[in-house]
Amino acid sequence: MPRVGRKEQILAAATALFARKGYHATTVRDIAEEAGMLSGSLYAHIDTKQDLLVAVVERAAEAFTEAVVPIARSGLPPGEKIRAAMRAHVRVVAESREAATVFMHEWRALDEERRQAALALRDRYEALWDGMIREGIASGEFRPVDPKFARLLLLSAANWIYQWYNPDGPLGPDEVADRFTDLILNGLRPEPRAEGSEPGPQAPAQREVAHGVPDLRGEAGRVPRPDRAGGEDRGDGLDAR
Amino acid sequence: MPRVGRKEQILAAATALFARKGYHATTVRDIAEEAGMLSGSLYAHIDTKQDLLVAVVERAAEAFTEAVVPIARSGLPPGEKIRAAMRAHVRVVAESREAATVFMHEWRALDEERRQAALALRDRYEALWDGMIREGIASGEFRPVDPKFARLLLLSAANWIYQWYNPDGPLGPDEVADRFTDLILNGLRPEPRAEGSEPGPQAPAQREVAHGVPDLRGEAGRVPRPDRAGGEDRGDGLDAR
DNA sequence: CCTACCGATCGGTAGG
DNA sequence: CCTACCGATCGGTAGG
Repeated sequence: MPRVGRKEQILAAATALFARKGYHATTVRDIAEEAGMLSGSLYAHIDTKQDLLVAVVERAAEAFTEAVVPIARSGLPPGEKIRAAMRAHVRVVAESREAATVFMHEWRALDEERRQAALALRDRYEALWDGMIREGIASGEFRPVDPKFARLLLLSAANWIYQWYNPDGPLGPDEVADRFTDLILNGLRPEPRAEGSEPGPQAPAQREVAHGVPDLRGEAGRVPRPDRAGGEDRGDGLDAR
Repeated sequence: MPRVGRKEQILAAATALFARKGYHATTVRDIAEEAGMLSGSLYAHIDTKQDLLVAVVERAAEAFTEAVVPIARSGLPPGEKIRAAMRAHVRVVAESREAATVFMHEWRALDEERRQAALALRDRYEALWDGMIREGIASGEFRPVDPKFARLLLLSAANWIYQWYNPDGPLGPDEVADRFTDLILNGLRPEPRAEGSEPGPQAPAQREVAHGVPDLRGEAGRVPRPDRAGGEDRGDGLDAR
């Protein structure tokens, strides 16, 4: 009888490998080895390689929704909802970087039916954000912008984090989220503001972070790390957190 | 003697296939077929499959830099530089969706040496953006924000476009770029602005666009399209452009 | 969970 | 650019 947790272990191995090499470049032999068995033995626990991908993608999609639903339903004012939701989303990405990477990258490898299911989860999640933005417009706290574009800006920034975030850098997930939130709420242009526009945690201008384009080093970076993404950027230790 | 353009044709086939299925899921037989030959014949024109990926990634990286360099060097005021650079970047993504997709997704499949070369191109590109943002801060047109975060916000939005942009939607690349630029320059919060803060092309609140999370339909969408990405979203024709 | 193995397919080559 | 083919490796299975 398989130990309890064995399947979790296999899923963790698959998540790490799919994130590092991609679904198609990962072999069932890779996964089995990472989980400490031979490829034939893997099939005592799973039916197909595809099932592992499905599990990773579904969990990630649910993690985002579960983190943001209570915020969207809360009685917070819209600006604070956005800030809290941004923190929640960034936390999910930062704390499950591998799963987030698979979720963002490897849904192409899902078969048609599974892709549709993942799509439904995504739509539901986006509707949460649209709702929060519309609330802010309705209350006058936000300008009457196109809610879909505001949501795209927020989620583009929040999603792209998986490309550059370094858990060993100086900034934690909440600090990263707050900087983005401040920039999006208040804009790049200077204040002449009416109401209490908290200056936010922005500003300290020598604080450094990484790129806005893929980190082209990946797991082949100087110090090999089993959990991908290299740990260092230009060697100047300037990455977030 | 091979016809002129034959190699371009092969590269175009590879770009489309890498974007649609990913590098590892694309076989040399796929590429050969798309280019109208057999897999053995492909090797009269290329040395390895990897070379094709290298070519796609290098070209994409150069396209971004070549589009933005003249803007960064121009005498435009910082806000206008950002707007112009945003347009330029979004245009590259929108007009070379397949290459942009490969650039964003498949650099993981590059071997170590090639990844380092692509990295150097990326660093150079990001430095252009940092410079424009620093100029704006120095001139007082922008708040003293962290330039790396402002750049990350701008480029996250600009890069993520490859995930949702629909060339058949109601919005062209420049309109998409302008909406993001307006949001980032002026923020979500309402005006009480001092100087001439153009209201921008934002606002028409029922204009619709897609998601901030991967389009989980991809090429397996209802209407099969050889150039990936589905052409339609929820069937409501609400995608950009 | 292992041994032993399958049919299929992979990237690439030889020789024309 | 084709024919014919290679060694390696793929996802998965049978039988214990």
